[in-house]
Amino acid sequence: MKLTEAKAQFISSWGAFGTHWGINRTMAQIHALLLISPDPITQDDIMEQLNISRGNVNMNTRDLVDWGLVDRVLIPGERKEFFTAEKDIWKVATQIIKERKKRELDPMLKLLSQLEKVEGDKKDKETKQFLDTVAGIRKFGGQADKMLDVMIKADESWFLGSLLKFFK
Amino acid sequence: MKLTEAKAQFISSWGAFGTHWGINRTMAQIHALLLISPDPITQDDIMEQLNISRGNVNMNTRDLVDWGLVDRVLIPGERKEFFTAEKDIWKVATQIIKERKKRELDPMLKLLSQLEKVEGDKKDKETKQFLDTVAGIRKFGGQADKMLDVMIKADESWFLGSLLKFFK
DNA sequence: ACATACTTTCAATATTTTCTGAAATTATAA
DNA sequence: TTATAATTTCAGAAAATATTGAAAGTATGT
Repeated sequence: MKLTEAKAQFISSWGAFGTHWGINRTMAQIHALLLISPDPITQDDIMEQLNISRGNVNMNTRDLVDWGLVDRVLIPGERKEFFTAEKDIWKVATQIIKERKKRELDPMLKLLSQLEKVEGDKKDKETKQFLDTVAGIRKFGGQADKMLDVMIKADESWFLGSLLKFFK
Repeated sequence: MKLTEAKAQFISSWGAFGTHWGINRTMAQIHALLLISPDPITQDDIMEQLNISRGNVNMNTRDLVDWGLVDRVLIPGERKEFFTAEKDIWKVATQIIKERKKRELDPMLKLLSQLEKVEGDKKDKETKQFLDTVAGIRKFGGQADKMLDVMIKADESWFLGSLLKFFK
């Protein structure tokens, strides 16, 4: 397989992959392109490589920057702004975990706590099942939350090393 | 908060939550409804509670069954078929992990292995970055894969207990 | 200040995804 | 077998999402 073909394949698959994770196709493709670009590239480069409009590139790069996955870089002597992605996959993963935790898990746990305050007789079958379900999810979510916090703070080698030993 | 209101809130939030995970809103809502229903319910019950069409219920319950999250139940003396969801959240989580691993992670790892075979000079900057990125993701994915396998096989109490001790 | 290069915004449009509902199919009972 | 009940399918409609492109906004150099 030629490099050009392999690149196209990687970008396309990474894009499809992203859609399963609530990330839009284009944003994932831009991320993929940046992951395999050794040097920072411009809006125009991205437009050209992925055949998408300027507006689209602009919006999605902004989102990637918001997610902390991509940085704007200023190159001395250049007017245009350049983009580059964090290449260390462990850092990419912890960054994504951190953001999703903040955006999704934390609010969900907060809501569940609210729902546990529902008024009603615990002898009633409907009420009981509701409370049991909510409590179960909250407990599980709470554990996941703690575990992810440790992961985020951990260092890759420590984490993988210890975890592998632990799981042997 | 009244039970009716709390239920509606839970179903609606679970639905929104699902969309961030590549699951469609209705499928997640049906799942939520089943999670808080103490007894099995029918297509018609779901149609009525969520205000959606028969076809929609049919398609999404089928998917939930395919995902192994919902079971069809036959109740003696009843013509209609009933649905019920696994209530143990640990089991729900492992089932989801199992399916997503099969549907997404495994194929991705397979593709990455292919891409590592790309022909080209490793001295070339473009080629090198491509190979490094692909190898990095593959390595990380491989570790995640192993870890998830252990989780899937593990028993909840063992898992949470040990993990908590480990992470203390 | 002016001209030029570059970036951002957003209304209109296109695409993708989801949902409906009625027809076709299958199952059950008499 | 026939009537009735229940389920499934799927083409078309509706809704949700993503994309374009041109105009407005900013920054930079002279």
